[in-house]
Formats: sequence, C-alpha cells, structure tokens
Amino acid sequence: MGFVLYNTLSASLEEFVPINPPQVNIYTCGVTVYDNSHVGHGRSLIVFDVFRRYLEKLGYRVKFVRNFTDIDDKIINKANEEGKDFMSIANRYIASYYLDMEAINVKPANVEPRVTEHMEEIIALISKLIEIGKAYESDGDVYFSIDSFKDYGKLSKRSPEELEAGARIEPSSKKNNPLDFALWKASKSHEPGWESPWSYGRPGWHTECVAMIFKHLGETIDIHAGGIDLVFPHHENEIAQAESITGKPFARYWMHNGLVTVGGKKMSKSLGNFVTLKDIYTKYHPDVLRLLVLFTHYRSPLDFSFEKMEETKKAYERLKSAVEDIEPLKAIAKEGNPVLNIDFYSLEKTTQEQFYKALSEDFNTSLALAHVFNAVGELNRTKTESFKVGYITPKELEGYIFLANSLKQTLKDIFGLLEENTLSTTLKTLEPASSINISTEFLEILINARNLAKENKDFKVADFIRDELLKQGIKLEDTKAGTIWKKL
RNA sequence: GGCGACGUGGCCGAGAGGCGAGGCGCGGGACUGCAAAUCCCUUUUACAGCGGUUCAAAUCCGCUCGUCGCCUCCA
Repeated sequence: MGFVLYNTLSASLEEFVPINPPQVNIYTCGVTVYDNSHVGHGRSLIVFDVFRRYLEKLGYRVKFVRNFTDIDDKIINKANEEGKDFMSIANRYIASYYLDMEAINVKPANVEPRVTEHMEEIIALISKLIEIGKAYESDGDVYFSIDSFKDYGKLSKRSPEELEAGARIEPSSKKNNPLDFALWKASKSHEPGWESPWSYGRPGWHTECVAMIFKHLGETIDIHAGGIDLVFPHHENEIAQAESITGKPFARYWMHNGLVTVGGKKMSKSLGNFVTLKDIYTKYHPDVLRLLVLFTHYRSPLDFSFEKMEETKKAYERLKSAVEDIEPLKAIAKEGNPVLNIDFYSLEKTTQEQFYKALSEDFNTSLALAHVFNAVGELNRTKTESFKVGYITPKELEGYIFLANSLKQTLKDIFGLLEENTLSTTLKTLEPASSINISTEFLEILINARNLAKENKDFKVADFIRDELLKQGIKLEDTKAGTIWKKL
C-alpha cells in the first residue's frame, strides 16, 4: 500500500518509494543528553514512533536508527558545573531518556548509536573530506568549506549570499568563509577529547550523524527525520558532507515535524518555557500526550498548554471507554428486537479504510482520528440506547465487540495507545505514594455496601462512600448494569 | 534585514476549487435518588482584510495587516 509524504527537499508531496523494498532505512536525530527531555522532544519522538509503526504495519521492514549526542559543549558545561566527568552526565540523561521513552511508550530504535563510540568513523570521515579538498585544517580545528559544495542551501532554500547578508555569524579568523562549519574542534587540555591527526579534540555536531548513518544505514537512506528547527544548519551541513563524499543523494525523503510552542513561542531550554516529559506522565496518562500530539498534523505548530491536556484527557476517556468498557453491556445481553440496526461490520471496514487513507496522505493522524471518533460515537450511541431499553441482542453485542476490538488493535499497533503492560509498571515507580491503597476486593465490598444503602434510600451514606472514594482517586459511575469504578 | 511558514466557528484543529472532518466548551433535552458517564438537539452568513481569476474560491493569483520559525545551540 502506497502513501504520499511531504519532502522538505522538494518542498512538495511525493509518492513514497523505498530504495530496496520492503526495506526502509530511517534515521532520526536524537537528543543531546545534557538535561531531561521536554514536550518538544516528546512530540518529535512520538510522531516518528507512530510513523515507524505505520510503516511496519504496512509490511515494510524498517531499520530505525536514532542517535545520542553524548559529547557536546552543553554536556561539558554541565559537567563543569557539577564537578563531574562529562560521561557521567551523558549516562545520567541517557538513563533518564530511556525511562521517558518507556513511560510514553516510544519503541526503542533498532540501533541507538552514541557519538563517543564512533570516533574512528568520524575521524575517517573528516580525513576523507580533507583528502578530497572539501575541508581544511586550521590551527587544530577542521572546517568544511561550503564554497566547495555547489548545492549548499538546497534543503533550507537559501543561498550562501543570503546567509552572509544575515551577518549574524561571528567572524572567525580560523575560517576561510564565515559560513564554514566545524568538523573537528581542538579541545583545551582539561576538556574531554580524542587524539586525531589535527589535534586533541572533539567532533563538531554535524559530523556525527553522517558518520553514524554511513556506518549503520549506508550512503543513501530512505528517510531522514527530525524537528524543523534542524533543517538549517544541521541537516544542510549533513548533506554537504555526505554528498561531497558519495556524489549521491544522502536521503530520499526529508521529514520534519513542526515545533511545540507555549503561548505561541517555541518551547525551549533557553526561553525556560518548557515542560518536561516527567512533568506530564506523572500527572497524566501518557496516552493523553500521545493523543494530543496526534490530534495535530505533524507539520503544524502545536501550542502546548495544560488546558489542552485537560481537553484531550476528556476525549481520551471517551475513546477508551467506548472500546474497552464492554462488561456492562455484556451483562444485559439477551434476545429481542435489535435496537439500532447498526451494521458494525461495514462500519469497521469503512473506518479502517478511512483511517489508512488518511495516514497515506502525508501521515494525517488528525484526520485518521476524526474517523475513529465517528465510530466511537456509534459505539456509545449503541450503549446509551441499549441501556435505555435494558438489553442488547447477542448479535449486536458481537458486532459491537468486533468493531471495538478492531479499533483498539489499530490504535494500539499504530498510535501506541491503550497499551496495558509496558507503561503502567514504569508509572507506578514514579507515582507519589497514594494515601490509601485500596484492594479490588475491598473496593467491591464498599460498592456493594453503597448499593445496599441506595436500595434503602440512604443516600447520605451512598454519597459519602462515593465522595470519599473520589478523594482517593476512584470514581464510581452507576449504570443500568451495575456500578463501575475507574481509577483517575 | 534576508528566507520560510501560518492566520478556519466560543476555543483547539483537519481540509485545499463545488459535499460545514474531528475534539473541547456553552445552552436545551433524554437517562439518573442525586451525580458521573453517555446519547440527542443547538451553537449553520467559520475560513485575517482588500482586490483579481473562475459558472463556482476558505482552497488559485496579487497586495495589505498580523503571528511565528530559521539565519546562533536547539526535536
């Protein structure tokens, strides 16, 4: 099944055609591990996690590589502040990152390379660039000469002339052209570094991804992905290096997600307007964040707020209960005249078709969700009407379950929602200790006691039990088929 | 200053020449001991403004206004 994707390089929609189907090689720029990940990183990770799941669902054999930048000035600064070794900082935030990924249910990449484990490849790459006249050594540093690459600017659609006109680039006496970028930076003796033909030093940021892609994925990859803020200079500079060496396109498709903003301004460390992923998943079910991200097309900006989290939470609960809370309906199953005459099987078919069609048009998760919510409305309508008349026919129930399970499976497989096992275990370790631990058995007793009170019209007692349980984070809902409880 | 994107109903958010996606909210109703949840109805001159192309424009073209991003580390 084919699909269309927006390619930043051509600035247009293109039919996706892999180089060696069914193999699809994807590289996405990971994080620099000097602090906890925030919602901005989370969006990118979730978008490409879902995209990767989608490809796998379509039957592609996906090799997904996401790196760690574990040597960088910001890591060194942090290490100096804390009086620690840079590697211990990097390791700490890699551990933090893995916890976040598990909590928000982002699948591990097939390869998660670290820059510090690829020094040989990086040095070889730089040597090659010098050898072919694309880079030059200058006082222990090595720079890429952008004048040597005629296509410089093709991804970000700007010319070196325009960039120079910007004139915000610090002129460096070491560079031939102010736009030249560092492939290798000499380190001071107290700073971390590696021996190289040019100096004791460390790699520049843009070099690592090229070296790791060549090693793990090859000279031309299918998809290179990342946040739109990486287009210039990072991805532009990657293209310059890679294509100077191979003479071949570095990536067939360049995919960039829109940024997360707060009150219209980019969420970033420097502005201090960020919300960490831990802030989110210690307060909300991580599915709420995933749903929030997927409600917006991946290329549009996404303005984050806790108000929006609350709205999304409501939508999520409606969705979840429609596909999961089937027991009360089962309890009232019996023969009779069908209540609504909904053909759940054809509804399932059209919903699935529309869902995949939406994703095939530049990965429109927002539109795909609209179709899901249409089906959710039908499921809930069935519930409401069935409870009203007091029964559901076994045939209708079977149809309901068929549609509900189908939706649930799709949401689980592709959107990574409604997953029971993986994240709950992680969350328990982070949850602040609940004031009271109520066992399911004891809860049943309380519910029975309350129902007894209701039968005796002792509503004060009944409401007291309900209110007290709510304070403990357990919500009771009375249905025709009995009382159900939910953990908030 | 240069380059790029965007401006859709109460709010959020898809769509991209002719059918008012979807989510949240407000109001009314059904159900309920009361809630909650759910459903139904309503919110129907929605597409920044002004021109133009067209039988037909939110969608294409031009100009204007506004917001944001990139040009420096950034998902």
